[in-house]
Amino acid sequence: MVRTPCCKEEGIKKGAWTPEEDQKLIAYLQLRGEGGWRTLPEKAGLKRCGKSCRLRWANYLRPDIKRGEFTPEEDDIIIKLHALKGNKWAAIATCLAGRTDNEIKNYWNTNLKKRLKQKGIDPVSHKPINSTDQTGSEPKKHKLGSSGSARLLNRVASKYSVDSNRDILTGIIIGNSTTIGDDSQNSGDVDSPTKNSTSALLNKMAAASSARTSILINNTSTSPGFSDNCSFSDEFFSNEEISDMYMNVDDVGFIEELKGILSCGGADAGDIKDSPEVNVSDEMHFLDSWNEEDDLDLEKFVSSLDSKIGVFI
DNA sequence: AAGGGCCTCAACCGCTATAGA
DNA sequence: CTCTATAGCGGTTGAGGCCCT
Repeated sequence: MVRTPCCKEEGIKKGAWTPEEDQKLIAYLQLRGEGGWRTLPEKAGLKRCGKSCRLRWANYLRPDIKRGEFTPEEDDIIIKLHALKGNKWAAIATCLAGRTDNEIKNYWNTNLKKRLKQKGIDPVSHKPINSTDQTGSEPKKHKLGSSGSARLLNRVASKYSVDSNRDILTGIIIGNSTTIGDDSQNSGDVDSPTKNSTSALLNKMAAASSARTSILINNTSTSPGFSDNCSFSDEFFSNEEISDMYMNVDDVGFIEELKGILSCGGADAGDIKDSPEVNVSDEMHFLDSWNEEDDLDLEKFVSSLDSKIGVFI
C-alpha cells in the first residue's frame, strides 16, 4: 500500500509536547471536537503532524483519562484479560475505564510481566514456568467433578490458549466473527467437507468464551477458572460458569445448540452440575493423546475432533 | 559529587483496517 | 473495483529521572 508519510514534512516538530502546545490542542478540540486530524495541526496553529496530535490527545490530554497508580483490582483485570486476549492492549483498555492502551501496555511491560515472572508464571502462557518447559507437555489431571462436556470445552480452550494457535482462539474469544473454517490462516484445507461441523463447535465454544469474558469482568474477584496466582487453572469454565453462560446469551436457538454441545449425552443445561458423564473415557483418551503431542497444531486437532463429533457430542 | 546503569513512560514508527471518492 | 486518506493498533525507541557504587 502506498502511503504518504505523515511526519516527514519539513518543519514538523517531534519529541515531547510543551504546555503551550497542549493548550492549543485542548482549546481546538474543545471548540471543534475530535476528528479531522490531518488538517487539525494547521488549524490549531501546531507544528505537529495529525497523528502526533491524535496520540497526544488519546493518551494524555483526554479529560476522561484516569491518572495515577493502578489499583490491585486493575492489576487483576489486566492479568486475566491478558491471559484471554494476549497483547490486545486496545481490547484490554476498553475494560478499564480511564486507562489507555498505551498506559496498560507500558504497565504490563514494566511491572506486571516482571511480577508474574517472580511468581514463577510465564507471562505469555500464564502457566507456571516449569510446566511450559521444552517438552511443552502439560501435567495430566482429570478433574472428576466436571461434566464431560465442560471438561472437553475446558481442555480445548486451555490447550489452544497457550500455543502458537493462541491468536486464532483469542481472536475468536474477543469477539471477532471470523470462523475457524473461514480463517485463511488455517492452511489451504478450507474446503474440507468435514470442517463445518467442527467450525460450528469451535465457534460456539468461542461464543461461550465471550460470555465467559463478561462474567470475568463483572465478577473479577471471584471468577472461577483462575487460580489465586492469576495463572490459568486446569479449567477455564466451571459448570457454574457454563450455566451462567446460558443466561448471558440472547439467542435462544444458539442456547439450545450450546446445550447440545455442552451437555455431553443430553443433560439439561440447568442441571449441568449433576449431568451424567457419558463417553467420558473415550473423550479423555482422545484428549490425552493430544496432550502428548509436541506440535500443537489447531488444524490437525480440528480434523481429529471432527471425527469425534458424533462420539462426544 | 560524579557517572554509569537501569527503569519508566510519552512519543514515534510501521503496519493494517476501513471509509469514501 | 481501485485508490487514497484517515484512524487505530502493537512494537519500539529514547529522554529523563532514579539508584547504586
